[in-house]
Amino acid sequence: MTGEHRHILVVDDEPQITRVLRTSLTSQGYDIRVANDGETALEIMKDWVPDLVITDLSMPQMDGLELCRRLRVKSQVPIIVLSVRGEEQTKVRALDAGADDYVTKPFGMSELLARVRANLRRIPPQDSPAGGVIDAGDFRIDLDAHAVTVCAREIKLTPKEFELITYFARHPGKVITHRALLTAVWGGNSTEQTEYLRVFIGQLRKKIEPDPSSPRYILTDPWVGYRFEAHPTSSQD
Amino acid sequence: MTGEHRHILVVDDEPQITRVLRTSLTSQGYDIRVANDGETALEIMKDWVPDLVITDLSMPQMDGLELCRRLRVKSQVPIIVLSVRGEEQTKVRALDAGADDYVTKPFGMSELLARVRANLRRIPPQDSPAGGVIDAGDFRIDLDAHAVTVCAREIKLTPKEFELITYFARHPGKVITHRALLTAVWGGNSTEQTEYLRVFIGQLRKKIEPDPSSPRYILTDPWVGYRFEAHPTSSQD
DNA sequence: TCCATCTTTACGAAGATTTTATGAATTGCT
DNA sequence: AGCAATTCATAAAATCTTCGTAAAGATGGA
Repeated sequence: MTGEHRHILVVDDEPQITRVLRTSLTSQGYDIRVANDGETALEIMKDWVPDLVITDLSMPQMDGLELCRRLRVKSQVPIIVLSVRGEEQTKVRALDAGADDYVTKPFGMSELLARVRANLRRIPPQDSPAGGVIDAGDFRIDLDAHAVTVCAREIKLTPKEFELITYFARHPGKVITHRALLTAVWGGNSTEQTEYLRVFIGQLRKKIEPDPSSPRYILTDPWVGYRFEAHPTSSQD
Repeated sequence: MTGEHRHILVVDDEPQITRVLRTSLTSQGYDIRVANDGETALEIMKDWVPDLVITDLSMPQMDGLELCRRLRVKSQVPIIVLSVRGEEQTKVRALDAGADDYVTKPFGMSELLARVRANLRRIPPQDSPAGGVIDAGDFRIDLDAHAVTVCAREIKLTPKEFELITYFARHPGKVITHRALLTAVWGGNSTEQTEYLRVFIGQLRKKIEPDPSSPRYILTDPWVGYRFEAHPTSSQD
């Protein structure tokens, strides 16, 4: 069904661990890369996007905690933290730093593999093959060039505005809840910050609406969310 | 001050556990419901869609494993399994049955809370695990779009009105007690405020009834509650 | 440093919920 | 039947939320 194998980045400075992880994960059909510390991990991820990250907690250069935080700024990739440290407070800190799971060493390999499966299972519904062009009514969004045109007029958008309009354009005509938008654009920690939405929707409207005070494209569904109408000039689907 | 609180369903047959979970989770601002077995859990979820499920593994009626499988058929709601059983094979089975996390009893409460946060963080942007459309006689309720039509005429409803009509439409033809309605729409703390019902039923009738003074859809059952008749066009059940 | 962007805060208008008041209808009692 | 007590329906006032907007602070990169 998939053809492509899932990519897993293993971050650990102990060769024993990385060796056995590489073997086991590879035998399960995953594509593995190994980094010895957080710095290297981030470096690798610049041109190799993993579907899941398994990281140790204590490492030279950049530890697992810091790696989690850095990753969460930009990415929602699932993170499993591996560590010898079993104290509750350590676990809590890792989980709150952005980790999705915490496994204490020594661990059983079949449990780890099951947790890997569980975490991969809920990876976002194919939202970001990271390429191509979305055509929706008056809108054309070039995901590679980060360029948006409305009725063939080029619009200059900031990154967040771009993510917002992209999410809208992928779900035209549907009511999108505040929470869904916040989760999609700001990540799962900001699901209550509806002020962001008010501000950014306002700015977006100023840029794309002919008359921002009576919107044509981004409609408000009071108490629920927003709805994007692409207003197809001639056709409909 | 924050809008909606997250809903968590706790499924366990040991009162000690459910009691402490209810206390801790409630104090963190979550909305809690408790079921003593899998059957009851599924029953509750017909009317009350949780954002996360915490379940024991061994229970009467339906165990946690079976509950995971049943849930995964329709829903992506995050599931955390709690169990005294620490064998690796048991964990693997639970995780592969659809659980997202597995915590061994006894557990530290702050770790559990952190895992709850981590799992909630990941809820897929596409809300509405139990979304879809309810069709009942003259009524059609689109749970995703939050849209209601009566005889193909679109009706604009406020959130509370919408929840009310949704609950009605899920239980057509049945007498629904005041308490059931209040619990479903206003939550478990407002089971005495029957004034809310009078006001909101009145408003609903004004919006959906051809002649609000002699209701056709929302009927009053004096001293008991209300009954919703969808006015089946041809059949009856 | 400057600049673009993101995050916070504040406030008024529109709209929703909660509370209160009043009258009609129903029941139980004498 | 007449009368209190209770419940239901309705309207309207009081209270609270949300939305849109502007603008001030914070952040980070060239």
